[in-house]
Amino acid sequence: MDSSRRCRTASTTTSPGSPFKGCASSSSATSTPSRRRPGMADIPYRFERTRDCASLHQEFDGIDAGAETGTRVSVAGRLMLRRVQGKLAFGTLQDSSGRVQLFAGAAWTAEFEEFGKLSLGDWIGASGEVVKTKRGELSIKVDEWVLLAQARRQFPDKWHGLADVDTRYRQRYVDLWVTDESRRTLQLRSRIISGLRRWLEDRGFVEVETPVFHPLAGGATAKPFTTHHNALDIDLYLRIATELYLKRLVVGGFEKVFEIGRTFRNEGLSPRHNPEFTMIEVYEAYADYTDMMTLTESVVADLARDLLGTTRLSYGGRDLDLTPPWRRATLLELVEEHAGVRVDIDMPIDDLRVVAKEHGVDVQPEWGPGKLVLELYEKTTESELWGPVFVMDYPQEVSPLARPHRSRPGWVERFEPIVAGRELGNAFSELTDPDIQRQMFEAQAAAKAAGDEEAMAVDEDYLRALEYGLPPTAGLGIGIDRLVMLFADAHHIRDVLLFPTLRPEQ
RNA sequence: GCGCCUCUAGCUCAAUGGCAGAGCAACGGACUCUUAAUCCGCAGGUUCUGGGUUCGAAUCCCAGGGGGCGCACCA
Repeated sequence: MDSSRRCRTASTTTSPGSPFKGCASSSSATSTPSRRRPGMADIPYRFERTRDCASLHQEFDGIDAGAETGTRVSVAGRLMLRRVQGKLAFGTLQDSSGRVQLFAGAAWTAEFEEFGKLSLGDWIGASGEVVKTKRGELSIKVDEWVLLAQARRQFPDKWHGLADVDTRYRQRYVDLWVTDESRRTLQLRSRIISGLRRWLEDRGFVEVETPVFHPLAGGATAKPFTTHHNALDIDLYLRIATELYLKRLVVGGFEKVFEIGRTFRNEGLSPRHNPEFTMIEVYEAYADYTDMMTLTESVVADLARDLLGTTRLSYGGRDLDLTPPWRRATLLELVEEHAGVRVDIDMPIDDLRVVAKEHGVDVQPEWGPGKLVLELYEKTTESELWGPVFVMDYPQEVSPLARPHRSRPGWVERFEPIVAGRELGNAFSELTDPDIQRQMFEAQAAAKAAGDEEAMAVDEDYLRALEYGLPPTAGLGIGIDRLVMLFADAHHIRDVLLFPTLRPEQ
């Protein structure tokens, strides 16, 4: 970088109580003020800003062009644009709330020369009167200002911004400044999570934090990450779900409980998958899966109304109406609709195999009827669904933690909400019977022994908890990242993650 | 993992086998109401890396690396 960047700190004429109190002087005796490069010693330790950009627009956008308000404010942020014009200079300051124009002039701005030499990306604090220029742009008529951080690296092209998505993900700290969409999406993510939390707390749900390190990776079928604890000399798994600990808490008397947490699965990356992702799991005692359907459609619709102002969205150019109630249909009904075949798990398994094969399923000999039906659904139906729709009732064979259906033997009370063509989550009436749970775990353990890396192990402590008594309970898991994608009309999970998982540089 | 595409200045992009260029940013200068300000000037390169073909390679070939998209596994 150049060595001629000049000192641009505010003058020593600041009055007590001004935001510039404590700022170093640019005119110290030992240096040539106009050529001295600002060192960190010149950077103040604090800057008292009185307003953000958005609040200024909110209050003053109505004033006339050329008006002066007599109101003096202090703002801070990054200089994103700069237009120097002899004895006048205009700058565009951006903070987390928006942008406002800075209006400097040799006649009224301290260190005017240096102001005009600021680089794009420099952080500054500035004070002055709120005015509107002759051309009608709301501005701060800057009398004092101070450099808060120098952008030693050049900011991207002010018009084109960052086009290389890899750079955008790797250098999110730059992307967030120059790509409005990134900033909007990631701010929306924060509001979604905060909104979810508030929605549940308003209804008596209690947020908890359960361990990330699990001695057994349970609660879902997925490949875990493994790590090692030295002092205990044991291998631990990063959690693939929070489910089993949350249900232990229901046993412990947390009747309405939820956790918003990072979850880890050692699987491939794709537009919809990141190895670490965020799930919310919700458990409610005395409730069943129909209650969870109502909860799901309510919370999603309420959030959409609050954050987007409507429940009628557009995703990828296609309409999506989240207004409750959402359609509820069984998995078999939907398979019949989309594949045109009527199947069930009690039909002769050879017939089922034939039907599955006819629809392009790569049938494995060890699959039971439940797995065959599920594969048939995934192959023929799931991708055709747009939703929102609750796909209800799954085969027990593929649902080891769900409670058997109250009237359909071999099935469980489980649903997946499909929204915009993708699974948003998974929910069931929870399996409360420790004997059935043990059988389900043992079947899983057998599959694991046979080489299925994603199968579960027998969790004796969880069984012990069930033996103390789990009341009727409904549980729900929602992929937060996918919910954000939906609301933000984002089509890659990386667009809703601040720092997505990437291969390390070099 | 497999297939296809891609990588050139800080950023956005040209140059399609024949002297590596433009705009923006940076740097020097002009300019008292700009809005991606404008104008003049100046500087900026291991063309991802390594090999090969060729009189000559950013360009063609091979290998490797980064990235994108699709398929497969999955939330």
